Amino acid sequence: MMQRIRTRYAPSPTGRMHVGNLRTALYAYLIAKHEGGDYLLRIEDTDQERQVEGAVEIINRTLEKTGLIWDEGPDKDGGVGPYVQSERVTAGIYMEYAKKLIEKGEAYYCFCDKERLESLKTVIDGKEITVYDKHCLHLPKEEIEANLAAGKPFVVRQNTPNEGTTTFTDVLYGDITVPNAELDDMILLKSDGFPTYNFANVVDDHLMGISHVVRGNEYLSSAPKYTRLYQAFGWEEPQYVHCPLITDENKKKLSKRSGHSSYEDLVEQGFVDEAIVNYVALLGWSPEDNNEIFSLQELVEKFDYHRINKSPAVFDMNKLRWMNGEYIKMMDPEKYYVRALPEVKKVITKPLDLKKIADLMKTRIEVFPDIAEPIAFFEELPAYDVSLYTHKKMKTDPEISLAILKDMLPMLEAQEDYSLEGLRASISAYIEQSGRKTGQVLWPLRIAVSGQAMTPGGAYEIMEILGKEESLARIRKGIEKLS
RNA sequence: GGCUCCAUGGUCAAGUGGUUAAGACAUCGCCCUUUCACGGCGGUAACUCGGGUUCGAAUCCCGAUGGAGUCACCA
Repeated sequence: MMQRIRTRYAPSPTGRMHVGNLRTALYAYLIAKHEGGDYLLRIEDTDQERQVEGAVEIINRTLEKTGLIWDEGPDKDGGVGPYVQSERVTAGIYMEYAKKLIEKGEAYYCFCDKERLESLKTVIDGKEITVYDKHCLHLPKEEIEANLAAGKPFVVRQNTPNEGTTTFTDVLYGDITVPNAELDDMILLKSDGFPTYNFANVVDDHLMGISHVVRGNEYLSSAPKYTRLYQAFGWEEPQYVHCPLITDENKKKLSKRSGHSSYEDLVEQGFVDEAIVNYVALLGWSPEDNNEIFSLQELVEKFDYHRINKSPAVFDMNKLRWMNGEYIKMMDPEKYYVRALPEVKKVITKPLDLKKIADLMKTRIEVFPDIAEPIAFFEELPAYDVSLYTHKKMKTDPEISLAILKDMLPMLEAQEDYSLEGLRASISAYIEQSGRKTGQVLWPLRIAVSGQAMTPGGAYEIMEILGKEESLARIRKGIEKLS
Protein backbone atom coordinates (compact mmCIF):
# COMPACT_ATOMS: atom_id res chain seq x y z
CA MET A 1 0.00 0.00 0.00
CA MET A 2 1.59 3.20 -1.17
CA GLN A 3 1.25 6.07 1.22
CA ARG A 4 0.66 9.56 -0.08
CA ILE A 5 3.91 11.37 -0.56
CA ARG A 6 4.35 14.52 1.45
CA THR A 7 7.61 16.43 1.38
CA ARG A 8 8.55 19.73 2.80
CA TYR A 9 11.02 22.48 2.31
CA ALA A 10 11.96 23.89 5.68
CA PRO A 11 14.28 26.85 5.41
CA SER A 12 15.33 29.17 8.16
CA PRO A 13 14.80 32.79 7.24
CA THR A 14 18.36 34.01 7.39
CA GLY A 15 18.83 35.64 4.04
CA ARG A 16 19.10 34.69 0.43
CA MET A 17 18.82 31.12 -0.73
CA HIS A 18 22.02 29.65 -2.03
CA VAL A 19 21.91 27.09 -4.77
CA GLY A 20 22.29 24.12 -2.44
CA ASN A 21 19.12 25.11 -0.65
CA LEU A 22 17.40 25.75 -3.92
CA ARG A 23 18.26 22.30 -5.13
CA THR A 24 16.99 20.71 -1.93
CA ALA A 25 13.76 22.66 -2.33
CA LEU A 26 13.57 21.54 -5.95
CA TYR A 27 14.16 17.86 -5.23
CA ALA A 28 11.62 17.89 -2.44
CA TYR A 29 9.15 19.45 -4.84
CA LEU A 30 9.91 17.00 -7.63
CA ILE A 31 9.69 13.95 -5.41
CA ALA A 32 6.26 15.00 -4.23
CA LYS A 33 4.92 16.21 -7.55
CA HIS A 34 6.18 13.25 -9.53
CA GLU A 35 3.82 11.12 -7.49
CA GLY A 36 1.11 13.73 -7.24
CA GLY A 37 1.85 14.29 -3.58
CA ASP A 38 1.98 17.35 -1.35
CA TYR A 39 4.74 19.88 -1.03
CA LEU A 40 4.82 21.96 2.12
CA LEU A 41 6.67 25.06 3.16
CA ARG A 42 7.61 25.36 6.78
CA ILE A 43 9.50 28.30 8.20
CA GLU A 44 12.09 27.30 10.76
CA ASP A 45 12.62 30.53 12.63
CA THR A 46 13.85 29.05 15.88
CA ASP A 47 17.04 31.03 16.08
CA GLN A 48 16.14 34.41 17.41
CA GLU A 49 19.55 35.86 16.80
CA ARG A 50 19.90 34.94 13.18
CA GLN A 51 16.59 36.32 12.03
CA VAL A 52 16.96 38.58 9.03
CA GLU A 53 14.39 41.17 8.17
CA GLY A 54 12.52 40.28 5.02
CA ALA A 55 14.02 36.82 4.72
CA VAL A 56 10.66 35.10 4.62
CA GLU A 57 9.69 37.29 1.70
CA ILE A 58 12.86 36.29 -0.09
CA ILE A 59 12.01 32.64 0.39
CA ASN A 60 8.47 33.14 -0.86
CA ARG A 61 9.61 35.14 -3.84
CA THR A 62 12.32 32.69 -4.78
CA LEU A 63 10.01 29.72 -4.61
CA GLU A 64 7.35 31.52 -6.61
CA LYS A 65 9.74 32.68 -9.29
CA THR A 66 11.21 29.24 -9.71
CA GLY A 67 7.79 27.67 -9.79
CA LEU A 68 8.17 25.59 -6.64
CA ILE A 69 4.68 26.32 -5.45
CA TRP A 70 3.77 24.81 -2.10
CA ASP A 71 0.46 23.17 -1.38
CA GLU A 72 0.55 23.99 2.30
CA GLY A 73 2.42 26.67 4.14
CA PRO A 74 2.09 29.72 6.35
CA ASP A 75 -0.42 31.22 3.94
CA LYS A 76 -2.12 27.95 2.95
CA ASP A 77 -3.46 25.99 5.84
CA GLY A 78 -3.65 22.29 5.20
CA GLY A 79 -4.85 21.44 8.67
CA VAL A 80 -1.52 20.66 10.31
CA GLY A 81 -0.42 24.20 11.02
CA PRO A 82 0.83 26.55 12.10
CA TYR A 83 3.62 26.32 9.54
CA VAL A 84 5.90 28.76 11.25
CA GLN A 85 7.87 27.29 14.11
CA SER A 86 7.86 30.37 16.29
CA GLU A 87 4.07 30.15 16.24
CA ARG A 88 4.29 26.53 17.20
CA VAL A 89 6.48 27.52 20.12
CA THR A 90 3.76 29.88 21.27
CA ALA A 91 1.28 27.04 20.93
CA GLY A 92 3.40 25.06 23.35
CA ILE A 93 3.91 22.15 20.99
CA TYR A 94 7.59 21.55 21.56
CA MET A 95 7.44 21.86 25.31
CA GLU A 96 4.63 19.37 25.37
CA TYR A 97 6.61 16.79 23.43
CA ALA A 98 9.80 17.47 25.31
CA LYS A 99 8.01 16.70 28.54
CA LYS A 100 6.79 13.40 27.13
CA LEU A 101 10.38 12.46 26.50
CA ILE A 102 11.42 13.54 29.98
CA GLU A 103 8.72 11.38 31.49
CA LYS A 104 10.01 8.41 29.55
CA GLY A 105 13.57 9.08 30.67
CA GLU A 106 14.58 9.75 27.07
CA ALA A 107 15.39 13.35 27.83
CA TYR A 108 16.35 15.37 30.87
CA TYR A 109 16.65 18.87 32.26
CA CYS A 110 20.09 20.38 32.17
CA PHE A 111 21.06 23.41 34.21
CA CYS A 112 24.68 23.65 33.24
CA ASP A 113 25.84 27.19 32.59
CA LYS A 114 28.07 28.52 29.85
CA GLU A 115 31.16 28.34 32.00
CA ARG A 116 30.74 24.67 32.76
CA LEU A 117 30.04 23.89 29.12
CA GLU A 118 33.09 25.89 28.18
CA SER A 119 35.23 23.68 30.38
CA LEU A 120 34.05 20.65 28.44
CA LYS A 121 35.46 21.96 25.20
CA THR A 122 38.42 20.38 23.53
CA VAL A 123 40.20 21.52 20.43
CA ILE A 124 41.02 18.99 17.76
CA ASP A 125 42.59 20.07 14.49
CA GLY A 126 41.72 23.63 15.26
CA LYS A 127 38.06 22.79 15.70
CA GLU A 128 36.22 23.20 18.97
CA ILE A 129 34.38 20.10 20.01
CA THR A 130 32.11 19.79 23.01
CA VAL A 131 30.94 16.48 24.31
CA TYR A 132 28.46 16.80 27.10
CA ASP A 133 29.21 14.62 30.08
CA LYS A 134 25.64 13.86 31.15
CA HIS A 135 26.25 15.77 34.34
CA CYS A 136 22.62 16.81 34.80
CA LEU A 137 21.24 13.39 33.98
CA HIS A 138 22.20 12.34 37.47
CA LEU A 139 20.71 15.28 39.30
CA PRO A 140 18.46 14.21 42.18
CA LYS A 141 14.80 14.78 41.58
CA GLU A 142 14.54 17.27 44.43
CA GLU A 143 17.30 19.41 43.02
CA ILE A 144 15.62 19.51 39.62
CA GLU A 145 12.34 20.51 41.20
CA ALA A 146 14.05 23.16 43.25
CA ASN A 147 15.87 24.57 40.25
CA LEU A 148 12.70 24.71 38.22
CA ALA A 149 10.81 26.31 41.07
CA ALA A 150 13.57 28.87 41.45
CA GLY A 151 13.25 29.72 37.78
CA LYS A 152 16.79 28.66 36.99
CA PRO A 153 17.43 28.60 33.24
CA PHE A 154 17.45 25.15 31.75
CA VAL A 155 17.67 23.27 28.52
CA VAL A 156 16.29 19.84 27.74
CA ARG A 157 18.72 17.29 26.46
CA GLN A 158 18.23 14.03 24.68
CA ASN A 159 19.40 11.07 26.71
CA THR A 160 21.48 8.81 24.49
CA PRO A 161 23.08 5.65 25.80
CA ASN A 162 26.82 5.23 25.54
CA GLU A 163 26.62 1.63 24.47
CA GLY A 164 25.21 -0.02 21.43
CA THR A 165 24.57 1.28 17.97
CA THR A 166 21.79 2.98 16.08
CA THR A 167 20.87 2.21 12.50
CA PHE A 168 18.80 4.27 10.14
CA THR A 169 17.98 3.82 6.50
CA ASP A 170 18.44 6.33 3.75
CA VAL A 171 16.82 5.77 0.39
CA LEU A 172 20.05 6.59 -1.41
CA TYR A 173 22.71 5.44 1.00
CA GLY A 174 21.06 2.37 2.45
CA ASP A 175 21.53 1.35 6.06
CA ILE A 176 23.92 3.42 8.09
CA THR A 177 24.98 2.30 11.54
CA VAL A 178 26.62 4.52 14.10
CA PRO A 179 27.94 3.78 17.59
CA ASN A 180 25.74 5.44 20.18
CA ALA A 181 28.80 6.73 21.97
CA GLU A 182 29.23 9.10 19.04
CA LEU A 183 25.82 10.60 19.62
CA ASP A 184 26.02 13.22 22.27
CA ASP A 185 23.11 14.39 24.34
CA MET A 186 21.96 17.10 22.01
CA ILE A 187 19.83 19.94 23.20
CA LEU A 188 16.18 19.62 22.31
CA LEU A 189 14.84 22.73 23.93
CA LYS A 190 16.96 25.83 24.35
CA SER A 191 16.92 28.00 27.44
CA ASP A 192 14.80 30.57 25.64
CA GLY A 193 12.10 27.95 25.24
CA PHE A 194 12.68 27.52 21.53
CA PRO A 195 13.41 24.09 20.15
CA THR A 196 16.60 23.33 18.32
CA TYR A 197 16.44 22.57 14.64
CA ASN A 198 16.81 18.88 15.24
CA PHE A 199 13.99 18.54 17.72
CA ALA A 200 11.59 20.82 15.89
CA ASN A 201 12.23 18.88 12.71
CA VAL A 202 11.34 15.54 14.17
CA VAL A 203 8.24 16.78 15.94
CA ASP A 204 6.97 18.80 13.01
CA ASP A 205 7.74 16.26 10.33
CA HIS A 206 5.77 13.73 12.31
CA LEU A 207 2.89 16.02 13.13
CA MET A 208 2.68 17.24 9.55
CA GLY A 209 2.69 13.76 8.12
CA ILE A 210 5.87 14.15 6.11
CA SER A 211 6.61 10.90 4.28
CA HIS A 212 9.97 11.78 2.73
CA VAL A 213 12.49 13.95 4.49
CA VAL A 214 14.61 15.54 1.77
CA ARG A 215 17.66 17.40 2.99
CA GLY A 216 21.32 17.93 2.39
CA ASN A 217 23.99 15.37 2.99
CA GLU A 218 25.42 17.45 5.82
CA TYR A 219 22.61 16.09 7.99
CA LEU A 220 23.60 12.48 7.44
CA SER A 221 25.63 12.43 10.61
CA SER A 222 22.81 13.73 12.77
CA ALA A 223 20.25 11.35 11.35
CA PRO A 224 20.83 8.62 13.96
CA LYS A 225 19.84 11.07 16.68
CA TYR A 226 16.57 11.56 14.86
CA THR A 227 16.06 7.85 14.71
CA ARG A 228 16.49 7.66 18.46
CA LEU A 229 13.93 10.40 18.87
CA TYR A 230 11.41 8.66 16.65
CA GLN A 231 11.97 5.46 18.56
CA ALA A 232 11.63 7.25 21.87
CA PHE A 233 8.31 8.66 20.78
CA GLY A 234 7.25 5.39 19.26
CA TRP A 235 6.69 7.06 15.89
CA GLU A 236 7.23 5.61 12.49
CA GLU A 237 10.23 7.08 10.74
CA PRO A 238 9.89 8.85 7.41
CA GLN A 239 11.93 7.94 4.37
CA TYR A 240 15.17 9.85 4.32
CA VAL A 241 16.57 11.23 1.11
CA HIS A 242 19.91 12.87 1.77
CA CYS A 243 20.97 14.78 -1.30
CA PRO A 244 24.61 14.92 -2.27
CA LEU A 245 26.43 18.13 -1.49
CA ILE A 246 26.98 20.83 -4.04
CA THR A 247 30.48 22.20 -3.73
CA ASP A 248 32.61 24.96 -5.11
CA GLU A 249 35.59 24.32 -7.36
CA ASN A 250 37.66 23.52 -4.27
CA LYS A 251 35.21 20.78 -3.31
CA LYS A 252 34.01 22.72 -0.30
CA LYS A 253 30.35 22.77 0.57
CA LEU A 254 28.51 25.74 -0.85
CA SER A 255 27.44 28.13 1.85
CA LYS A 256 26.34 31.66 2.28
CA ARG A 257 29.03 32.09 4.87
CA SER A 258 31.75 31.52 2.30
CA GLY A 259 30.20 34.04 -0.02
CA HIS A 260 28.91 31.58 -2.57
CA SER A 261 26.28 32.68 -5.00
CA SER A 262 22.70 32.73 -3.94
CA TYR A 263 19.82 32.34 -6.32
CA GLU A 264 19.22 36.08 -6.28
CA ASP A 265 22.86 36.81 -6.92
CA LEU A 266 22.63 34.67 -10.03
CA VAL A 267 19.52 36.46 -11.21
CA GLU A 268 21.30 39.75 -10.71
CA GLN A 269 24.21 38.42 -12.71
CA GLY A 270 21.88 37.90 -15.64
CA PHE A 271 20.76 34.31 -15.27
CA VAL A 272 17.29 33.12 -16.11
CA ASP A 273 15.12 31.36 -13.50
CA GLU A 274 14.42 28.35 -15.69
CA ALA A 275 18.08 27.88 -16.52
CA ILE A 276 19.09 27.98 -12.88
CA VAL A 277 16.45 25.44 -11.95
CA ASN A 278 17.35 23.24 -14.89
CA TYR A 279 21.05 23.34 -14.16
CA VAL A 280 20.68 22.74 -10.47
CA ALA A 281 18.38 19.77 -11.11
CA LEU A 282 21.20 18.14 -13.04
CA LEU A 283 23.65 18.53 -10.20
CA GLY A 284 23.28 15.15 -8.60
CA TRP A 285 20.63 13.70 -10.83
CA SER A 286 20.38 12.59 -14.41
CA PRO A 287 17.52 11.33 -16.52
CA GLU A 288 17.47 7.98 -18.28
CA ASP A 289 17.92 9.54 -21.67
CA ASN A 290 20.52 12.08 -22.64
CA ASN A 291 18.40 15.19 -22.56
CA GLU A 292 19.66 18.11 -20.57
CA ILE A 293 17.17 20.86 -21.20
CA PHE A 294 14.08 20.44 -19.07
CA SER A 295 11.23 22.67 -18.08
CA LEU A 296 10.02 22.30 -14.52
CA GLN A 297 7.02 20.36 -15.80
CA GLU A 298 9.26 17.97 -17.68
CA LEU A 299 11.37 17.52 -14.58
CA VAL A 300 8.27 16.63 -12.62
CA GLU A 301 7.47 13.96 -15.17
CA LYS A 302 10.98 12.56 -15.51
CA PHE A 303 12.30 12.87 -12.00
CA ASP A 304 13.04 9.61 -10.29
CA TYR A 305 14.72 10.15 -6.96
CA HIS A 306 16.24 6.71 -7.02
CA ARG A 307 18.55 8.03 -9.71
CA ILE A 308 19.99 10.71 -7.47
CA ASN A 309 23.74 10.46 -7.19
CA LYS A 310 25.60 9.81 -3.99
CA SER A 311 28.78 11.74 -4.64
CA PRO A 312 29.12 15.49 -4.30
CA ALA A 313 28.96 17.69 -7.38
CA VAL A 314 31.01 20.75 -8.21
CA PHE A 315 28.98 23.77 -9.19
CA ASP A 316 30.23 24.64 -12.65
CA MET A 317 29.52 28.24 -13.55
CA ASN A 318 30.70 27.52 -17.08
CA LYS A 319 28.01 25.03 -17.78
CA LEU A 320 25.37 27.17 -16.14
CA ARG A 321 26.37 29.98 -18.44
CA TRP A 322 26.08 27.73 -21.45
CA MET A 323 22.69 26.53 -20.36
CA ASN A 324 21.58 30.07 -19.69
CA GLY A 325 22.57 30.96 -23.24
CA GLU A 326 20.40 28.13 -24.48
CA TYR A 327 17.47 29.47 -22.53
CA ILE A 328 18.03 32.97 -23.82
CA LYS A 329 17.97 31.68 -27.38
CA MET A 330 14.69 29.90 -26.72
CA MET A 331 13.24 32.83 -24.87
CA ASP A 332 10.04 34.52 -25.92
CA PRO A 333 11.08 37.71 -27.80
CA GLU A 334 9.02 40.00 -25.61
CA LYS A 335 10.36 38.52 -22.40
CA TYR A 336 13.83 38.69 -23.80
CA TYR A 337 13.45 42.34 -24.58
CA VAL A 338 12.30 43.15 -21.07
CA ARG A 339 15.51 41.73 -19.64
CA ALA A 340 17.73 42.99 -22.45
CA LEU A 341 16.57 46.59 -22.60
CA PRO A 342 18.20 47.79 -19.36
CA GLU A 343 21.49 46.32 -20.52
CA VAL A 344 21.20 48.05 -23.87
CA LYS A 345 20.43 51.32 -22.17
CA LYS A 346 23.59 51.07 -20.15
CA VAL A 347 25.58 51.94 -23.25
CA ILE A 348 23.11 53.42 -25.71
CA THR A 349 21.64 56.87 -25.09
CA LYS A 350 21.08 57.96 -28.69
CA PRO A 351 17.65 57.48 -30.24
CA LEU A 352 18.49 54.27 -32.04
CA ASP A 353 16.23 51.27 -32.50
CA LEU A 354 16.99 49.54 -29.22
CA LYS A 355 14.83 46.58 -30.10
CA LYS A 356 16.88 45.82 -33.18
CA ILE A 357 20.10 46.19 -31.23
CA ALA A 358 18.84 43.86 -28.52
CA ASP A 359 17.71 41.28 -31.06
CA LEU A 360 21.16 41.27 -32.59
CA MET A 361 22.51 39.95 -29.27
CA LYS A 362 19.96 37.24 -28.55
CA THR A 363 21.99 34.35 -29.94
CA ARG A 364 25.30 35.80 -28.87
CA ILE A 365 25.13 36.01 -25.13
CA GLU A 366 25.19 33.69 -22.16
CA VAL A 367 24.06 36.17 -19.54
CA PHE A 368 22.37 39.52 -20.03
CA PRO A 369 25.27 41.75 -18.98
CA ASP A 370 27.15 40.31 -21.96
CA ILE A 371 25.01 42.59 -24.11
CA ALA A 372 26.56 45.94 -23.28
CA GLU A 373 30.15 45.71 -24.39
CA PRO A 374 29.74 44.40 -27.95
CA ILE A 375 27.11 47.00 -28.86
CA ALA A 376 28.83 50.06 -27.46
CA PHE A 377 30.08 51.01 -30.93
CA PHE A 378 26.53 51.92 -31.92
CA GLU A 379 26.61 54.81 -29.48
CA GLU A 380 29.93 56.09 -30.61
CA LEU A 381 32.45 55.02 -33.19
CA PRO A 382 35.45 53.78 -31.22
CA ALA A 383 38.94 54.92 -32.03
CA TYR A 384 40.39 52.23 -34.22
CA ASP A 385 43.52 51.44 -36.11
CA VAL A 386 43.65 51.25 -39.89
CA SER A 387 45.25 47.85 -39.58
CA LEU A 388 41.72 46.56 -39.03
CA TYR A 389 41.15 47.06 -42.73
CA THR A 390 43.62 44.34 -43.47
CA HIS A 391 42.16 40.87 -43.58
CA LYS A 392 43.90 38.12 -45.45
CA LYS A 393 40.98 35.84 -45.96
CA MET A 394 38.79 38.69 -47.19
CA LYS A 395 41.60 39.79 -49.46
CA THR A 396 41.48 43.32 -48.25
CA ASP A 397 43.95 45.92 -47.07
CA PRO A 398 43.86 49.70 -46.46
CA GLU A 399 44.40 50.50 -50.09
CA ILE A 400 41.65 48.26 -51.41
CA SER A 401 39.38 49.37 -48.61
CA LEU A 402 39.86 53.00 -49.46
CA ALA A 403 38.97 52.34 -53.08
CA ILE A 404 35.85 50.42 -52.09
CA LEU A 405 34.64 53.00 -49.60
CA LYS A 406 35.19 55.82 -52.06
CA ASP A 407 33.38 53.80 -54.64
CA MET A 408 30.37 53.24 -52.47
CA LEU A 409 30.11 56.62 -50.82
CA PRO A 410 28.25 58.44 -53.62
CA MET A 411 25.95 55.49 -54.05
CA LEU A 412 25.13 55.39 -50.36
CA GLU A 413 24.72 59.13 -50.26
CA ALA A 414 22.16 58.87 -53.02
CA GLN A 415 20.34 56.03 -51.35
CA GLU A 416 17.28 56.84 -49.25
CA ASP A 417 16.23 53.35 -48.29
CA TYR A 418 18.40 52.33 -45.36
CA SER A 419 16.41 49.25 -44.50
CA LEU A 420 18.13 45.91 -44.43
CA GLU A 421 16.54 44.98 -47.74
CA GLY A 422 17.30 48.27 -49.39
CA LEU A 423 20.94 48.18 -48.38
CA ARG A 424 21.30 44.57 -49.35
CA ALA A 425 19.83 45.23 -52.78
CA SER A 426 22.02 48.16 -53.71
CA ILE A 427 25.21 46.93 -52.18
CA SER A 428 24.96 43.47 -53.66
CA ALA A 429 24.30 45.12 -56.98
CA TYR A 430 27.49 47.09 -56.50
CA ILE A 431 29.38 43.96 -55.59
CA GLU A 432 28.20 42.27 -58.73
CA GLN A 433 29.05 45.09 -61.10
CA SER A 434 32.40 45.78 -59.43
CA GLY A 435 33.41 42.16 -59.87
CA ARG A 436 34.68 42.03 -56.30
CA LYS A 437 34.12 39.33 -53.71
CA THR A 438 31.34 39.83 -51.20
CA GLY A 439 33.68 39.63 -48.25
CA GLN A 440 36.14 42.02 -49.77
CA VAL A 441 33.50 44.72 -49.98
CA LEU A 442 31.64 44.06 -46.80
CA TRP A 443 34.67 43.78 -44.57
CA PRO A 444 35.88 47.36 -45.03
CA LEU A 445 32.36 48.65 -44.89
CA ARG A 446 31.69 46.94 -41.59
CA ILE A 447 34.99 48.15 -40.16
CA ALA A 448 34.18 51.70 -41.21
CA VAL A 449 30.74 51.75 -39.60
CA SER A 450 31.71 49.83 -36.46
CA GLY A 451 35.37 50.45 -35.87
CA GLN A 452 35.90 46.93 -34.63
CA ALA A 453 36.81 43.56 -36.02
CA MET A 454 34.03 41.66 -34.33
CA THR A 455 30.46 42.90 -34.23
CA PRO A 456 27.05 41.48 -33.65
CA GLY A 457 25.47 41.44 -37.06
CA GLY A 458 27.12 42.45 -40.31
CA ALA A 459 27.46 45.70 -42.25
CA TYR A 460 23.81 45.72 -43.38
CA GLU A 461 22.38 45.26 -39.92
CA ILE A 462 24.67 47.86 -38.45
CA MET A 463 23.93 50.47 -41.12
CA GLU A 464 20.22 49.93 -40.85
CA ILE A 465 20.38 50.64 -37.12
CA LEU A 466 22.81 53.54 -37.47
CA GLY A 467 20.74 55.15 -40.19
CA LYS A 468 21.87 57.10 -43.19
CA GLU A 469 23.44 60.11 -41.63
CA GLU A 470 25.57 58.33 -39.07
CA SER A 471 26.53 55.56 -41.49
CA LEU A 472 27.76 58.07 -44.02
CA ALA A 473 29.62 60.05 -41.39
CA ARG A 474 31.45 56.91 -40.31
CA ILE A 475 32.27 55.92 -43.86
CA ARG A 476 33.67 59.40 -44.54
CA LYS A 477 35.69 59.11 -41.38
CA GLY A 478 37.03 55.80 -42.67
CA ILE A 479 38.01 57.34 -45.96
CA GLU A 480 39.73 60.15 -44.10
CA LYS A 481 41.69 57.68 -41.96
CA LEU A 482 42.71 55.67 -44.98
CA SER A 483 43.72 58.59 -47.15
C1' G B 1 41.35 13.45 15.94
C1' G B 2 36.41 10.20 16.43
C1' C B 3 32.36 8.91 13.47
C1' U B 4 30.04 8.78 8.65
C1' C B 5 29.82 9.21 3.52
C1' C B 6 32.02 9.38 -1.28
C1' A B 7 35.66 7.88 -5.44
C1' U B 8 34.56 7.12 -14.11
C1' G B 9 38.10 12.71 -18.47
C1' G B 10 39.33 19.66 -15.95
C1' U B 11 33.62 19.74 -14.58
C1' C B 12 28.55 17.32 -14.75
C1' A B 13 27.54 12.38 -15.84
C1' A B 14 25.79 7.17 -18.28
C1' G B 15 27.23 2.55 -16.86
C1' U B 16 24.93 -2.34 -12.00
C1' G B 17 30.10 -9.03 -14.45
C1' G B 18 31.49 -9.58 -21.05
C1' U B 19 30.67 -2.05 -24.13
C1' U B 20 35.41 0.18 -29.37
C1' A B 21 33.75 2.99 -21.36
C1' A B 22 27.91 6.95 -23.79
C1' G B 23 26.46 12.07 -23.76
C1' A B 24 26.96 17.39 -22.10
C1' C B 25 30.13 21.78 -20.57
C1' A B 26 35.04 23.43 -21.22
C1' U B 27 39.23 22.92 -24.63
C1' C B 28 41.46 22.18 -29.69
C1' G B 29 40.75 21.80 -35.10
C1' C B 30 37.73 22.01 -39.56
C1' C B 31 33.22 23.60 -42.24
C1' C B 32 29.38 27.33 -42.81
C1' U B 33 29.32 32.75 -42.70
C1' U B 34 30.80 39.81 -44.80
C1' U B 35 33.40 39.44 -38.80
C1' C B 36 31.78 37.35 -34.20
C1' A B 37 28.15 34.28 -32.44
C1' C B 38 24.72 30.44 -33.80
C1' G B 39 24.81 25.81 -36.32
C1' G B 40 27.37 21.31 -38.35
C1' C B 41 31.59 17.84 -38.21
C1' G B 42 35.79 15.90 -35.81
C1' G B 43 40.10 15.58 -32.10
C1' U B 44 42.56 15.49 -27.10
C1' A B 45 41.01 13.66 -22.38
C1' A B 46 38.63 9.04 -17.42
C1' C B 47 37.37 3.92 -14.49
C1' U B 48 42.75 6.39 -7.49
C1' C B 49 45.96 2.20 -6.02
C1' G B 50 46.67 -2.89 -4.16
C1' G B 51 44.77 -7.53 -3.07
C1' G B 52 40.98 -11.02 -3.74
C1' U B 53 36.05 -13.59 -6.03
C1' U B 54 35.29 -15.03 -11.28
C1' C B 55 36.59 -18.00 -17.45
C1' G B 56 35.99 -12.61 -17.33
C1' A B 57 35.75 -6.89 -13.37
C1' A B 58 34.68 0.41 -13.89
C1' U B 59 30.85 -2.88 -12.02
C1' C B 60 31.11 -7.75 -6.27
C1' C B 61 34.38 -8.23 -1.43
C1' C B 62 38.62 -6.52 1.63
C1' G B 63 42.46 -3.05 2.46
C1' A B 64 45.13 1.37 1.44
C1' U B 65 45.03 6.27 -0.37
C1' G B 66 42.52 10.61 -1.40
C1' G B 67 38.39 13.93 -0.80
C1' A B 68 34.15 15.58 1.83
C1' G B 69 30.62 16.10 5.80
C1' U B 70 29.90 16.28 10.92
C1' C B 71 31.20 16.54 16.18
C1' A B 72 27.03 24.42 18.85
C1' C B 73 21.55 26.76 23.48
C1' C B 74 23.16 27.37 13.93
C1' A B 75 20.15 25.35 10.84
